[in-house]
Amino acid sequence: MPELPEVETTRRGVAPHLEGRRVSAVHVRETRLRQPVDPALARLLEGVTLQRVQRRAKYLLLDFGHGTLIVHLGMSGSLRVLEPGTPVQKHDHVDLVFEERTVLRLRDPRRFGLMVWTPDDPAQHPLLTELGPEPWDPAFSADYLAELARSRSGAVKSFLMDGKVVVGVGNIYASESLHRAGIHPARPARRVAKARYAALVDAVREVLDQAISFGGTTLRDFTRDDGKPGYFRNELRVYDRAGAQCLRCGTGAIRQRVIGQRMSYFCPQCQR
DNA sequence: CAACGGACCTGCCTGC
DNA sequence: TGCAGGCAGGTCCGTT
Repeated sequence: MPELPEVETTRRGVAPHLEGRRVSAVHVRETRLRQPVDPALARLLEGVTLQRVQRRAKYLLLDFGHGTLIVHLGMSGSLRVLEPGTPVQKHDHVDLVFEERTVLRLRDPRRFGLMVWTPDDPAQHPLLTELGPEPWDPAFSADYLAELARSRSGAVKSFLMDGKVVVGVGNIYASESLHRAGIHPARPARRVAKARYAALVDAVREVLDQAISFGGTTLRDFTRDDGKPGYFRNELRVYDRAGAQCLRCGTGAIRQRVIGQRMSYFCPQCQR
């Protein structure tokens, strides 16, 4: 489900309900996520006030002052803000109850997500230390990409989706960004000229900004914290549009092809 | 190092 | 209607 825009949408949705509120109870129903959930999470959190909800890459960071709860939504995870007493459904793995009146509920059918505690600076946690810059970080630049790409013979789409290169660009937004920049997704990263990397940097930021402003993309089951879908799906220009006319050049038909084990969408006319 | 295949899970859709 | 097969928005690990 979530790439960066969906995670950021979730963050903005839940933060106002939770920041400055004290945890009154924690319910862990299922510990078997990508990394085990600490069954004794309650001991760490009960009575403690959540200071801030932040985001790094696709991780949500719940800062409790004496430590941070690191949350990842994997492919199918979601966080919802609910009233206490809302019936628990299948795959509702963890509840954080705030002041007996707000429930933050983690649901994750495929269990590729995680929820782990760290008492230290989360930036130093092994999950986060290898991550590349945020897309809006000035360090994410044409110079940076061109330099890194010198040793990369693989497809530029896989390069762009590599979290060590830049964070937050998943399968949907990689296709969308490359389309806007006019770069063929299968082109070897080292064969992309610096000027075209400049266009790609702009395209990535533009696509992510727009997607966030639309509340993310709902393909099948992504819902925001309030249960509403994200509306960026209507703005997608290539993803899941195989056979349709290209909205950029008007002449090509969108094609689909597996690149780096992931389905990819592009216009063979205007992406080279 | 980088590239690649596979693994981890469940649900949903398609086609027979 | 039932069932097998394929596919899904993400990472991580082992091998080459």
